[in-house]
Amino acid sequence: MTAQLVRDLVDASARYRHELARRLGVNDHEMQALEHLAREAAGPAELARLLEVSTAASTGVVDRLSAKGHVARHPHPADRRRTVVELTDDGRADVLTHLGPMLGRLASLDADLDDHDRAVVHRFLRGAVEAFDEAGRPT
Amino acid sequence: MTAQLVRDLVDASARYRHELARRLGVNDHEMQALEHLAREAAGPAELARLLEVSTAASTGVVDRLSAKGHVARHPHPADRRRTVVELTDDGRADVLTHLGPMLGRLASLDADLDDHDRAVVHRFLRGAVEAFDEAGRPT
DNA sequence: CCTAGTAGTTAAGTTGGTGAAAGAAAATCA
DNA sequence: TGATTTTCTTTCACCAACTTAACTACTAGG
Repeated sequence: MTAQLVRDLVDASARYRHELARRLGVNDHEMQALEHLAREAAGPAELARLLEVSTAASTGVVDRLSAKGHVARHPHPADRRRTVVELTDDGRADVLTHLGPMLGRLASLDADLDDHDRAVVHRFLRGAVEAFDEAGRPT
Repeated sequence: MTAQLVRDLVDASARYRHELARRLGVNDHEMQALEHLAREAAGPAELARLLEVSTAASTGVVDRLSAKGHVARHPHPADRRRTVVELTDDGRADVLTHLGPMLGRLASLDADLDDHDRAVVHRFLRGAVEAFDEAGRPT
């Protein structure tokens, strides 16, 4: 039961990402990158690890997002090998506009919890992340 | 905070699926299909909706899983347009072997909850699914 | 300081996706 | 009932986006 709900959540989030990607005119990987970049800038290598694709593929992701004006490449201040990929102002506005309704709903769900229940939910979510990570740990 | 944990869970599940797919020698879509078929049989059209790809693509998914011996096509008993795709015995054994450790961890997480806390977690998960679905509802 | 490792890109080749078209069966409806 | 529309599956031609390998540039750790 609980496991099924976790599965449902994962499926729902995938459908949601796909729909958002469609609205923004990007593909699923590009959308996932945009979601991450809305929280913090990252280089192609870091995006590659996040998306679980090669760095060659993530270079392509950044190329396409950049061509569409959603992101821009900047030099890394301290490491001259690196490139910092950041949302442009337009890109940030687009992403936050589309992400907002979902974040709002999650926030109101969170606001309905009292302190005890919030702790229970957090503990569960952290445990579930650990369950996936441990079970998926390369043997 | 809570929203970030939900995001973390979604990311962890994607990493997990990718790792399992690697172990079974299939790609992510094929793995997702196998996970679904472990719960219930489905036709190519249903799998296409689940994976959010065209039915042409899901025909390919079934072709490849079938060629590897993980699934088999059967005629639908009541609808002669349809094909029922089912795990083979070997396929089921493979999938359950690999899925087991994660399900076990989730089950023990669930077992640690008392009735009140379990209800809280279930309500939260259902709410989160609804948040994604509502926010992603085609306008 | 030199070796090993990391970041990013390009190139060539492969995988797996799409859209369109088609055939067959089921569902809807006048 | 018969006509029309919808659904299910598959095939085909095409192409988007991935992979691996190679290479440059730079950093970090004995």
